Amino acid sequence: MSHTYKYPRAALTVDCVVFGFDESELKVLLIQRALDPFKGKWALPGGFVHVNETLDDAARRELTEETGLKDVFLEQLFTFGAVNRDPRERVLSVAHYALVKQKDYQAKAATDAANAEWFPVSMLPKLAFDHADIVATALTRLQGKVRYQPIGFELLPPKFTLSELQHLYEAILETALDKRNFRKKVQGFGLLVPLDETQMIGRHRPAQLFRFDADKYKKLKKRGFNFEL
Amino acid sequence: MSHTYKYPRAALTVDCVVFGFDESELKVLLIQRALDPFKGKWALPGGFVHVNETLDDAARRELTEETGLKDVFLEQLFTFGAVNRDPRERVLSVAHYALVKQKDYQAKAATDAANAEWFPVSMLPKLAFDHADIVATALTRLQGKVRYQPIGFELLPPKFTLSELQHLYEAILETALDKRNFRKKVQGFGLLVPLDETQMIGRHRPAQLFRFDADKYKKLKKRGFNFEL
DNA sequence: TCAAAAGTGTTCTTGATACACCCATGC
DNA sequence: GCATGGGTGTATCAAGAACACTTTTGA
Repeated sequence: MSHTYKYPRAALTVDCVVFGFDESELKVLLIQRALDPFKGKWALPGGFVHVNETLDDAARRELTEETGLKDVFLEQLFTFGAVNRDPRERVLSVAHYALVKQKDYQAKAATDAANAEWFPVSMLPKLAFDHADIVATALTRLQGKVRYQPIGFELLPPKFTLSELQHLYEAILETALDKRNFRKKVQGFGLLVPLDETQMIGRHRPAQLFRFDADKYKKLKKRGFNFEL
Repeated sequence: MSHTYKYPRAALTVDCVVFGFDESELKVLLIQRALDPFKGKWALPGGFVHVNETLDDAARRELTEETGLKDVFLEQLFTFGAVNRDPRERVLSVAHYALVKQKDYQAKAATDAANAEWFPVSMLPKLAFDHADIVATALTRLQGKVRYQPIGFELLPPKFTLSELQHLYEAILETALDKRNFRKKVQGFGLLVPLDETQMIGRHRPAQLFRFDADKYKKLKKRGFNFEL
């Protein structure tokens, strides 16, 4: 079965910049293309949008198919529409970015995503299409958004230490932060709940674990509260 | 001539939320639809993207065709892809927003845009499709962006008074601002150049005219300067 | 002389920055 | 006992908020 239109139409894809954080490095999940064009090259997970699914649905479906990821934080980023961005024909890409907890991902990785791999943002390989532009745009967006929205927690496990949180912000913003000032500020929001557990790794004092109180944040946000790092 | 594809394809449009400012009110430019669906209803200027033009080009072309506007500040906003947003078939809209100096527009309005009209953002008529959502998204973006980028000047004539600038910010942000603090702050950036002219309207003291020094801003921005209101 | 908007400084409060030492643990 | 990261408080400085009166013009 085929489909005929009066005027030529662009093809429509979604692509996802998946960010992860591990051991004080911000990473991006890439897949190795199995088909031409750019066969063998690294690229963002993504693919064609079905005519009866939303952009968000398409992005999530492609993520699951290509990387095994489900139920992640996902947001639309920008639509890339340069005329020759795909050598075959006119193809638009509605780019998204996702934030995932790397540990959640480990389990799925083994089964679903044989050819997916994490790369540090500072050491990306050459990417297919205009995907390098897309990653750059996503990084800029992440750097901007992490300062006034508590989305960083999407990159951390549910229980985390203040040092982990600080290292995350330092990795994203590419700056060093003062330990005491950082702790004062993030604890000042009253959104970090200390748990009855500590994390004991390495031969030094164990660290207090916290969780982010998402419910409390939602309530505060409704009353005009502004998270600002 | 017709075009055939293996899988069905969504149609692709651009729509523009054109903001203007006049007499202390923020306005949006709407056109009255000449054709079904939603014939006679007010809607955003916009239309189908040609297969060989960029999204930006398409948005500018449609703006010129439907409203006579040219050379305006224009930025991509968000891509709206709900499956049933157009009753005819699947149609995506890559929404943009534009900022125009209303006086620039007056001249063209007479000739080109018989059925275009400005509406205060607070008193919009019912809009076609999901255009009300698009306007709401654009307004939120404008409110966010105006605080850390000097885009407000795009809505003012080249020569303006500090009161006009303040009223603009008050209209966009929907808050009252303190006159002395506002002046102190905007003049503190050193980006407003006082002119040898004053504006004399009404029976009261004439106001100093300023222009925005865009060149200086560009240079400062490169050195990491941050405009922040 | 009155109405109407333009213009102008200081005080107070708040948040940002800078900075150094003791603590708990494993080896 | 020593190396390692965890944890804590204060003093200074800069920016934001609050606030009222004089000036210039046209009618």
